[in-house]
Amino acid sequence: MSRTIQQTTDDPEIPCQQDNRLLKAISAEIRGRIYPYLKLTELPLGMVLYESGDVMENVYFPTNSIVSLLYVMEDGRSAEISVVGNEGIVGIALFMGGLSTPSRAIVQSAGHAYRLDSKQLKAEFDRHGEMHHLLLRYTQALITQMAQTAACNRHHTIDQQLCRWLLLSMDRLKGNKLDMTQELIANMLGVRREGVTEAASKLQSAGIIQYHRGHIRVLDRPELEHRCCECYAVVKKESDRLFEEFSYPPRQQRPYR
Amino acid sequence: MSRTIQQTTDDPEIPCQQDNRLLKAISAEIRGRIYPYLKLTELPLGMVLYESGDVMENVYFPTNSIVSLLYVMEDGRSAEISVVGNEGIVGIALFMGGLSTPSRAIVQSAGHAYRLDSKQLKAEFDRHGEMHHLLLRYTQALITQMAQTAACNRHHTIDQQLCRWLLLSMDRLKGNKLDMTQELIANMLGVRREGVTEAASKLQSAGIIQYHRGHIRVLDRPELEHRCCECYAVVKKESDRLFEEFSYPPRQQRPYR
DNA sequence: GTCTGTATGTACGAAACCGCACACAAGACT
DNA sequence: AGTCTTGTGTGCGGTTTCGTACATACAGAC
Repeated sequence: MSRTIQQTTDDPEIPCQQDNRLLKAISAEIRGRIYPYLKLTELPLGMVLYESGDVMENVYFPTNSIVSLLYVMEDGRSAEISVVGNEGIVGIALFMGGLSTPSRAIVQSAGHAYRLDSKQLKAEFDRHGEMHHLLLRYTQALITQMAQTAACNRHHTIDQQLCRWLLLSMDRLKGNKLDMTQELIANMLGVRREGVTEAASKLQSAGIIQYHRGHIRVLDRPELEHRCCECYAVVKKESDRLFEEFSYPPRQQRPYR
Repeated sequence: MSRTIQQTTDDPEIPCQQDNRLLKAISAEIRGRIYPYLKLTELPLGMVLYESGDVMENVYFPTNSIVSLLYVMEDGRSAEISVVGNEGIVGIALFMGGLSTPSRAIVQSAGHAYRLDSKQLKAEFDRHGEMHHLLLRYTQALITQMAQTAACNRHHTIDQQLCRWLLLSMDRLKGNKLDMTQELIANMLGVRREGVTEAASKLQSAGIIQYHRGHIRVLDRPELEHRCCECYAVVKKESDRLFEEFSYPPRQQRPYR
């Protein structure tokens, strides 16, 4: 489950810390303090990192995995609040002071993440330095994603939401493949499995995606973006804005406005 | 619009700082620093405190007013992300580091709020003392509300959501009256006005509420809670948990678990 | 090859909600 | 008093999604 950490690795399948964009963004000084405590951890599909109400003992920096923050209602129906991949951290409630969240964190796409003891993260956060700023800034981006999800749930069709969901997932993985059944996607979107089947069929027959028993491949990403609602672009822009600010070394000129 | 501030007031219509629960929760030391900069401000119905993307020059601590954080989509359709009343602050993006949010803050129920210059709040936040902790903790509660709203949008009927919305609003006002047209409620919930008319008619004919051209009165609150989905209770519990922690003087025993 | 569980496809009536159109009534304005 | 604006009530056809039931097809186990 855990291995000794490595700054870099020759095996492209084994991620290094810098594959997480938050870990990559911090300065050398903080890296020196944090990196020794990072434990590379395998996250199998469906693994629950936190259950609703759990006290968090670790936080996770995904590298090539994706974690969904899922809200589960009393009657068992669920809705995805946000997605966390290599651009983020799972466990923000830790430093926000609540200790626990009323949502479940579940591995949506298997891979690896760097695990960090809550105390270590809290200690670094409480130094009120760069990490503090970075984490708050990330939380802000996460809030944007949640707000957009709420609005998207209200106003957009399953077809559009599936496109959004696929794009958000693809952004967090390398390559154009994703292992995910329609049943699980339906849980994330909070809709029936049949609804996803229908939406995915349309995309497949239009040649935009290709799927087969839990394996999805995106063939025509531009068209996927075209069929998507605005929600994807807003979330992505906010996420990019975060890392623009934290790029090292600081750029003199920003390539995009 | 602004008046000289008063620690207390004899006129029950003019709120004092302590009518905002965040301002009430902070210690005497911080009060000394903050209170002189607070400006009592009138918030008329429909006033926009921030437009999407605005840089925030002030933050607001509502007393007897309610502010909605509303997400407005490209096509003009909208959805309420969260509500802020005397339990909170409008403008969290300021200290979260994003400077702006992609949502609109609009006065949903007219009243007063204490306005504070962004620089002053940021300065106090950056002392990393009690205010810092309190604001982050509040943000966590707000995140919970947003997550719950997202899930509620997905799974619950207009009838249930109207109950939730009424309860959340009533909690933030004294009395059992609310001035609000069905049209505006529809904007908040992101549904048609007719849908609200129908849901409100049911409540009225059941004797739970009484309304008349923009004036709503809650007659049977227990029944309102009974018809509501779980979402209200979750949000309220999280909000209460925040102030339990910050009650002064600290209690030896907590009356509720 | 057969079996079995899992993933996906299809169908159909019901419910919720939408968009629209219009009626009506209470205040506000002149 | 008459007119206009605003807030609410109602009806109807259309769309989306739901709930449910069942069929099909693939993959791995034996």
